[in-house]
Amino acid sequence: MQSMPYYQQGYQTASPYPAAGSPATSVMNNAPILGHPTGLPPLHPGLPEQPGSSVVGQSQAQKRKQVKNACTNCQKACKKCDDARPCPRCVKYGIADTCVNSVRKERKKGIKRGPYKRRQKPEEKPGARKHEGMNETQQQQGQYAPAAMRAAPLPFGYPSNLNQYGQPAYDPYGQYAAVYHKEQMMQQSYVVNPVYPPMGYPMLVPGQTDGANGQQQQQQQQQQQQHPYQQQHSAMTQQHYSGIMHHSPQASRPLMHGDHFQQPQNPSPQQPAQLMTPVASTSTSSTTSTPPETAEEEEGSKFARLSQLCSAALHHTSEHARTESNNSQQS
DNA sequence: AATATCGGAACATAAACTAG
DNA sequence: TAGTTTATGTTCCGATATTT
Repeated sequence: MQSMPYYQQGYQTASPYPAAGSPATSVMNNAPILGHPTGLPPLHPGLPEQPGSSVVGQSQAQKRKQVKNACTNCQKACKKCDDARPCPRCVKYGIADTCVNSVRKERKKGIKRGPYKRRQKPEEKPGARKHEGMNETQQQQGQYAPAAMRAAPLPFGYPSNLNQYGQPAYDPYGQYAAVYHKEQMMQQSYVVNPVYPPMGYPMLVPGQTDGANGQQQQQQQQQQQQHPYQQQHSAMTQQHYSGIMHHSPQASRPLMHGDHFQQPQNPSPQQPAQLMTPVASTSTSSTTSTPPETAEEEEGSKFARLSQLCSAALHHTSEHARTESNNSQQS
């Protein structure tokens, strides 16, 4: 099913660049601009301040406004586009004839999320949660949010493609596309472990369930498969991106960000597709995806898993180096 | 100097979830 | 069912590379 650009309904042709001071429409628009989490300054310093925004904060830069649908040329170039067609950039470069709206992917449906956390009610005033000098993230990370809930729901031990409930989040690059149909949600038993090898990909064992047997297999496969880690990592990375190009059900979809990778499809014989086959996790910890009961337990189990992972990585790295030196001596 | 490339933060919003 | 929360997908900033 070819999805239609889902922004077209209600698509507004008004300029996406509001005049300085005009309120933007998003619910977030009155929220203060968050500094970059790493301390970088907020963006768009060149944009004028909102003249009437003194209440909200004079030092806040205006939010960056995006067009709802960039043209294919601007999208490919990662450059600013306009609602007009042809857009100014295409006109400037004389490619106005190819200035057409890109087609958007339809959002995944059926992703289960688990219960939402609700903020405490007592000091909550209607409408006071937002637009009151504290942006959403600050609120979530601040007084309202227990640390275990917000600050780092999935620290390093968790991959970006699992949500905090141990479910595989939708993989935007279609990594699972060959395995899971769009409407199929991965069942919990498929998720082996929230601890991952350094390549950061989830370890999936279709059909495998918990148990000592599974753990033994995990350990064996760990020994067999982790050894050529470096090659495997690069191979998986390459396949990860090549999957973008070749696993997509949309053969002629517009260029996406990942399309910058114009790598030839040249899988090495030493790096067959099996590498992408879900394998047992390197972790020896529990295979359950049930969230820990308490924050302390969660912390403790994370540390335990992390230390296991670190020692395993060190062990295999040193082993790998030994093997390499042996090989070089022999040759 | 102009243009192209591209990583990743910021943004927008659909969909899941919750409270009333 | 309206409002909230979250995850997903897109836009485009800004740094860097390449070309003219």
